[in-house]
Amino acid sequence: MTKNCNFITKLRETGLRPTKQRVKICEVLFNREKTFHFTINDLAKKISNELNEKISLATVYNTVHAFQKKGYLKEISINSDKSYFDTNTSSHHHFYDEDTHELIDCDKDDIDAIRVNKNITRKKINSIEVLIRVASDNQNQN
Amino acid sequence: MTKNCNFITKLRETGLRPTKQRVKICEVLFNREKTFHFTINDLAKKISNELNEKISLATVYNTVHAFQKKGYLKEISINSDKSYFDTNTSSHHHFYDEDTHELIDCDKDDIDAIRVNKNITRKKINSIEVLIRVASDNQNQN
DNA sequence: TAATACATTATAATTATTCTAAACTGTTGA
DNA sequence: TCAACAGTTTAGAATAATTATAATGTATTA
Repeated sequence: MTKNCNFITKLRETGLRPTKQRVKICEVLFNREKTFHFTINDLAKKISNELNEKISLATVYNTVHAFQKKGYLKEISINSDKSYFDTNTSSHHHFYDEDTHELIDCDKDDIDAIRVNKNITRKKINSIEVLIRVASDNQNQN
Repeated sequence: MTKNCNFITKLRETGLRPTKQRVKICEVLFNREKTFHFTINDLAKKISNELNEKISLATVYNTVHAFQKKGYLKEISINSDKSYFDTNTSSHHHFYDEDTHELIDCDKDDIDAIRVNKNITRKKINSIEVLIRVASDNQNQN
């Protein structure tokens, strides 16, 4: 209840109108103990499970992109047929289980910090992402 | 000419029938000074530009996937609407220019080797990919 | 509260990729 | 050499994620 007020404030502060749908999606995304990974489809299902109200798929797309642009969400670079997003926006990396298509956060200690030794002129580094693909040993035969 | 014989041998050795189409695609992909990155669409265009013969899009898809499975090609993890492939199959990383959608190989010295400190049980690491997203400084405003 | 700029919505359009099933071709072994 | 077979190619249909459209609705502001 008070939490929704926080979302409304947060949205307004970052220049997004706090519409009913956006606040609801905030609840689904951020009223949680743990951060998580999702596809648009996952999120749409979560919404229809956890809320009474129906939100149009187009709005889910719009909202996720708006939130990503504002830095509430991070998109993860996996080459898949779908896009994956992460509610954990801190700098961290991922394991991707190719058997189960599961994404797992790397702990801080799992990988040493990446140092870029190249001098990049006229461009700014937006992100550094490490993806470690794992699979059971008997994959990739044939 | 003798090069084609090499492709035929190579294909046969890895258990792929050296069909006319596969050999032609080998030429387009591997008869080059430098390695390069491509999408299926890029490759299809390259083929129709550089060869007289027409190859069906379905065959381009099939062939690229077969070549990837055999390790002739590597798929690059970028979250884009398309899949990117690399004829450079050595272990290396990428810069991705978000303005131009250009992929650039990292030199060996650009990034220190990634060490995974986590003990992964029952799974094998298939790949470790680092993607450094860069963009001009005035992006991501708004 | 009226005007307006921004959001939502259902639906259509687009695009990359995969599927299908028929025709074709490289390979094997008689 | 050639028939049989398994693996390939192909055009086109099907699928699925995402984006575009344009009409309706809503938060903001003056």
